[in-house]
Amino acid sequence: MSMQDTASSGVALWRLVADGIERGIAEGRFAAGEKLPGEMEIAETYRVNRHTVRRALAALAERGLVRAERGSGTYVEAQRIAYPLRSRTRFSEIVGAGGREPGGQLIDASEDVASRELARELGLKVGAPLVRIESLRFADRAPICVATTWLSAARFPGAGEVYADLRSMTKLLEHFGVRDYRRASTRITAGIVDATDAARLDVALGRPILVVDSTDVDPDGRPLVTKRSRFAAERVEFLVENG
Amino acid sequence: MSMQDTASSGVALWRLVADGIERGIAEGRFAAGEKLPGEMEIAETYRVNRHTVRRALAALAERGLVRAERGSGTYVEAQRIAYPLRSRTRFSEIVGAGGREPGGQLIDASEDVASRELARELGLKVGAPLVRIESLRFADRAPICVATTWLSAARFPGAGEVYADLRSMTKLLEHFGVRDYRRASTRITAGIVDATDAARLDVALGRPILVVDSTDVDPDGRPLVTKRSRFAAERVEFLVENG
DNA sequence: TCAAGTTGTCTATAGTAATAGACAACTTGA
DNA sequence: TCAAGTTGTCTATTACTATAGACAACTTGA
Repeated sequence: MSMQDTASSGVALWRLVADGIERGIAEGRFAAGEKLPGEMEIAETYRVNRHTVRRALAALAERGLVRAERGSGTYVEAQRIAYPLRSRTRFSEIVGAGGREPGGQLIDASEDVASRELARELGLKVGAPLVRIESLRFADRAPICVATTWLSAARFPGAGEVYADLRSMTKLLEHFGVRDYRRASTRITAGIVDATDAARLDVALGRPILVVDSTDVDPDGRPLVTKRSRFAAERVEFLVENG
Repeated sequence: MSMQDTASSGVALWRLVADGIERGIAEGRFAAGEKLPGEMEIAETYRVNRHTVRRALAALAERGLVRAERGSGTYVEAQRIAYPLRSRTRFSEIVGAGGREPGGQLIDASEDVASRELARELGLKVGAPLVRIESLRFADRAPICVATTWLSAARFPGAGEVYADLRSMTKLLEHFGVRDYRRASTRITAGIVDATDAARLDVALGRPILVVDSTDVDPDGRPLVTKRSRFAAERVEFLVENG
């Protein structure tokens, strides 16, 4: 493993070391409460200067993943929520089941128009008026997911205000006469958080996120709502349940 | 969106611009064959110097995601494979179904010992001898997935040689008398590629990957094999099938 | 108590990144 | 054909990153 490849990647060495250490934590090599190897040892492992390691550890400490104790060492903190992938996933149940306090916040409700992709998902024409709802979800006050939801403005007039009032997508759909719906598609990929989401999720720029695109349909298969969720990968892992 | 936050993230500005452009491509804002906005326009959008944009585009061009034409503009190339999440996912079917040519390669088979995490997954003691198999999967000769598979060396003696011969996990398990098995768990998260995997997957350092941890068990629920797969997020998206 | 090990802080240098400006070389459409 | 727009290349300056060295301040265990 050579650390000299970074010139072509646009990622600072200290950042790569920080990511590597975090990976070690994520992979269970270092459990919560355990001590990391010393700075000199890490420097040797990654073939970098000790100061570079210090810079990396400072970044991790700032994010609360580790805690340095002068003279003693650097200790690990942090844990991830297991988030099951189901047709209908109740956020509060899942987070609550892990002994954490779920929370939510409406960021913004606004008008939008259907891009080609959204038009396709919602079975509308490009340019059709949409309602766009931005929301944020917490576990123990730590943000874990930002979601952008789109509905047809024609089918769901004033949906933004309704959602602001009801604070639930299921209830919003009920308000408009939808009694039953199901998840038609879910697509998962990974990306790098953008600056807006980084601020909302309280993660550093450059961090990985899980991106989930989903569309819900009525019993006849007609699209109702499409959503793009961005999960902080350092706080959430998805569970595929087999049955 | 402020680009001046990067001092604390260890990611070069040009890199953030490159990631942002790639995100636009991934989100369908720019389809294959379409022209991106010009360098000056992108510079204004991201509030950076035009040279920074040029550096970002150069990186994307080097990876084959875009192609610059002097005097004309910069054009988009690339596409992602939809990879369905099933209990038993046949790689060659999936890749082949997308009209791509599947391929595979055994990187290495070696001996390992069970870490705490692996011991837990395989129902073994920490330190138990394991067989470790590293493999790489291609679509149209582009690497899309690196997988590390672990089996009990006691249960599956010489499994590395057997796999090198048979080139199939199903056949390897049959060789050892396993006629039926199922996926007990699958966990998905996202991460940043490490240098070894970056080289294997032919992606730049700092890029996002989808990380899939899975364990297969026999009909009685006893663990047979556990695997960690790393997918290049720029080439693969997961599909959750409902039904 | 003291040596060894560990983190914390300071100074200094060389290389890369970001910005700025300018001009060349090309494409596109009127 | 020519103007406008676009990418390509060059020079220059400032700020950040990576490394190096050194010493301070603390912890830990013999």
